[in-house]
Amino acid sequence: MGFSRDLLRGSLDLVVLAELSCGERYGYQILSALRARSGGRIDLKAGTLYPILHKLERDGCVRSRWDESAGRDRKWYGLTEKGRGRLAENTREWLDYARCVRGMLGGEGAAVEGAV
Amino acid sequence: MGFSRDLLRGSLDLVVLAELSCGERYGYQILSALRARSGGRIDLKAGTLYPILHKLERDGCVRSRWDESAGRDRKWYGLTEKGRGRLAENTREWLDYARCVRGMLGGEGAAVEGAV
DNA sequence: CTCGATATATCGCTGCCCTAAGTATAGCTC
DNA sequence: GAGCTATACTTAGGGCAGCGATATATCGAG
Repeated sequence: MGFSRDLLRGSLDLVVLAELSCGERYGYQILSALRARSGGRIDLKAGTLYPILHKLERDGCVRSRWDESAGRDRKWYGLTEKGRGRLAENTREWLDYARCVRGMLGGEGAAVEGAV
Repeated sequence: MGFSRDLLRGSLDLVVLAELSCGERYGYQILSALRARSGGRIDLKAGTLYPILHKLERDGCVRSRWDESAGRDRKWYGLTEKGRGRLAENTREWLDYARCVRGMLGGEGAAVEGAV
């Protein structure tokens, strides 16, 4: 099933930023994309995603615009320059962290899977 | 410096269990070992570690014994069978999670580092 | 003999994520 | 056209985990 809540914690901003790095997305689309790309294991609720987007916007990492041309109103989000910087920085930190924990697992991890 | 608090969250039980898989350890020793093996980036506070050990013990994953032979009292912790099972299970889940997030990062991650 | 390192324990604060509830439109079925 | 489901966004409230602070005690160095 889904990953334990605490595993995702701390990676959520990162995966959202990563998703936006491919181009503009609206909220509901992000939820579906993450679910699809993770094989259903990252299944964020709306109440989790939107506050993250709002916080990223407050921080100047994303920019949003309403699109009312379609039947349903949609709010599109896109990365700012600052957001790209944040993504690069968070990515570096995450890879660092993953390599570190992977090292801790040592033989245990290797026994399960050769490489991450 | 250290990893963001939330990144570690959800991996703490795992790294503690992994550390114990090498043999018996006492609390202060675990703190030092994790700090050393992570290059100082996993720098748990005592107030973080001991509650984790107590919880693992309540869950039957670790067993503890006091050693008063040395000047300073030490409480040694060791994995139980159940603990080994938990370690294997958590390791599998973590590797799964890492592979998943790594996939999300796509080109971004690859640009920074070839593999985790 | 004072200071810092060793060694364990507990409590309260903070902050993140989730649950839940709320609003609203589009499109389908009957 | 009534009702259901999927789409689409928002906010308020609560739980829980780790951190900082605090307490206690021994040991070695200066």
